[in-house]
Amino acid sequence: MSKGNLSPEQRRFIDDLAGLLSAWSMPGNAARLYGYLQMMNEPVSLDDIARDLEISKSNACTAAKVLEEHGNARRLGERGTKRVFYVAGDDPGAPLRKQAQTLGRMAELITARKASVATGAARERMAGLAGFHKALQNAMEAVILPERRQDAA
Amino acid sequence: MSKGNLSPEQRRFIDDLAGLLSAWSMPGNAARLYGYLQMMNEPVSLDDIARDLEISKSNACTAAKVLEEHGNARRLGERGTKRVFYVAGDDPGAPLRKQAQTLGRMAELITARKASVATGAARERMAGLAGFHKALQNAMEAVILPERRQDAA
DNA sequence: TGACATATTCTGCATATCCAGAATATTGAT
DNA sequence: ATCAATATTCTGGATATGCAGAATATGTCA
Repeated sequence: MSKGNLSPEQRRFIDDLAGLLSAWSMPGNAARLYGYLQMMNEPVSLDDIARDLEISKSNACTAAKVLEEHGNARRLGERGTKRVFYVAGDDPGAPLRKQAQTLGRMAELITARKASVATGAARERMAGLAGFHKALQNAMEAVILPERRQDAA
Repeated sequence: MSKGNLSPEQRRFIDDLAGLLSAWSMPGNAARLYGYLQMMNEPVSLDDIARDLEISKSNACTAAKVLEEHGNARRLGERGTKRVFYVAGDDPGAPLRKQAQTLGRMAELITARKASVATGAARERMAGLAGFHKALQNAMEAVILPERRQDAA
């Protein structure tokens, strides 16, 4: 049953997880593929994806590329065959690195220019805002960067 | 110059910050209003916004509502006048509460159902994933919830 | 080289989003 | 009650996104 059609529970799980992932505005097909990969024990081909998720193969390809791009999935190049396989990414923090980096850039931007665009209380508010962004970046990176799995609290 | 037209530096800052905010897929007008509010020392009216940001008043209204909805801006109701004023929100973490909450829900969803949708290594990967989400939620909330400004690191 | 399997790109379409300006509603003053 | 000022909602259009299926490209084996 690892590769055949999915069970109702599996389908429900995939859809529910995709619903939550939409909060990150991840496309529907990519979100469902994300949940699918998480529950698979072996690498899956585009045909597996298309069949189990009931989407066209071209969209399976596109969704897989999206996840690969974001670091949510890894592609296994094959020798001796053209078939590509995908597995869940081993570093769940990878997709968030860019966001953390953006936080840092916002902090820098605000810090660097606050004196030339604001005065008085606004300038102080902006200093606080930059500090907040920096603190959030640091907090996220403490969880994201290590690359080792974390234990739940 | 607190209310008149903006200086070139201010315009540039607003646009640069809005560019970064697009990473959170915030609409352009709302993102620019966000930067505008941060640099203002006094509450601004919709007319101020429309004039300084060079957008229609209806969109100024919409953008303000978006920010208010997300907790990025606060509206000041007036007595004796119909005019509404907006100021930058005093809690920069407010917009991220929902995301942190979603992280928690993902952790719960995965924990609750992993046993019914996956076996073996996949089940363990999902346990690790849930732990990661929970850890990230905790890290974010440590910065977000306190409501006091943070100092930069 | 030829035939086949597979991945990828292309095209069209349906949908959602965002914006501007017009139209409408709501509030305060006279 | 009426008017003036303001906020809000309503239309339309332009743009972007995501999807399916067809068409194309690429690699593998005989």
